[in-house]
Amino acid sequence: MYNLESVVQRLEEQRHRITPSRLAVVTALLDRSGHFSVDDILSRLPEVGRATVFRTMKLLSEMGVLCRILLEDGSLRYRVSHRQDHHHHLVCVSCASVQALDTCIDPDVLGDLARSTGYEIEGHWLEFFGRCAACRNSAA
Amino acid sequence: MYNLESVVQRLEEQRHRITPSRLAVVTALLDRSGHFSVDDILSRLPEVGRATVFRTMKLLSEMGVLCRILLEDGSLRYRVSHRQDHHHHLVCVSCASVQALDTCIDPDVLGDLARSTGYEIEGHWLEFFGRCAACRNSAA
DNA sequence: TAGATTATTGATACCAAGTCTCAATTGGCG
DNA sequence: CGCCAATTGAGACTTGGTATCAATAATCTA
Repeated sequence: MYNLESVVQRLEEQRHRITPSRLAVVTALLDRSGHFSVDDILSRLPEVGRATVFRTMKLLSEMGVLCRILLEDGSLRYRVSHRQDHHHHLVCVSCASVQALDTCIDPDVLGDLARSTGYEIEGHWLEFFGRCAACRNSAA
Repeated sequence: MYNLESVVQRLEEQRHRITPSRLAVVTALLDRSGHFSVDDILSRLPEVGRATVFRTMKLLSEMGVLCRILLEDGSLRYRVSHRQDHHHHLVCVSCASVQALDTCIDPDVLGDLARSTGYEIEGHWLEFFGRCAACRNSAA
């Protein structure tokens, strides 16, 4: 989806500076499949400061290069975005595989909810958990 | 929904001991409307140890007396359950009001997802955010 | 009703995730 | 090249939560 050049280009377009730390973080991210924590990246980049890794991953999340993945226990992980539009994920509880999904809340359902509760609905979290085909086979 | 006696009864049924600390925590919880953090409770109960408040709230969550509420930023809050079965929430982003909802994922959608991804789907998070009628009026 | 047993407590240390501060550095523009 | 605002990184701090462990106390049973 993304490669180093395309991320650098997006950073430049948004007038962010290209620094060795940022390049190191982006390179480390692009190398990963599935989801990961900030600490996963941190431990691979001992030469980059802790705050900088957090700041860079926050920046990339805001730019849409990274998505946040919610786990069952409520903890957050990150992943390189596979699509730019609004979407949700199906996460394997056994390995860290993630599927990006088309599935979303039906707009009619949102309308009904707004009507019946009097709330103006602004957003939602929707994440699915399961066991991917590979993990089901290896466990059996 | 719950009162002190009914929670005590459930604790006894499950062979958990009734202690002054647990009574204090349950009393503090029942007094709250909307969602709250463990720390909200902690600061109201300086006489109860930090670990005990966490342990008690975890126990009550497992017993279904408390639900976990997920906020937009991914942080977790708690709330006294208004219903025992599987359900989701609509949370006001302005005040801490929470609505328990009937809305859930259509089983057909889950079936389609399982089929198209090869995952065995085990669970999901679904939480809605919005602005309640009262907050919309007062802001306007 | 007194023990004995076992769960519970709470002080405290620890961990994980993330933010804030601030002086030192440096990317990129002119 | 040189300026200067953006960025860095060390480290302190915050929040949410768990682990340890000796001391305590709720309940069971005789």
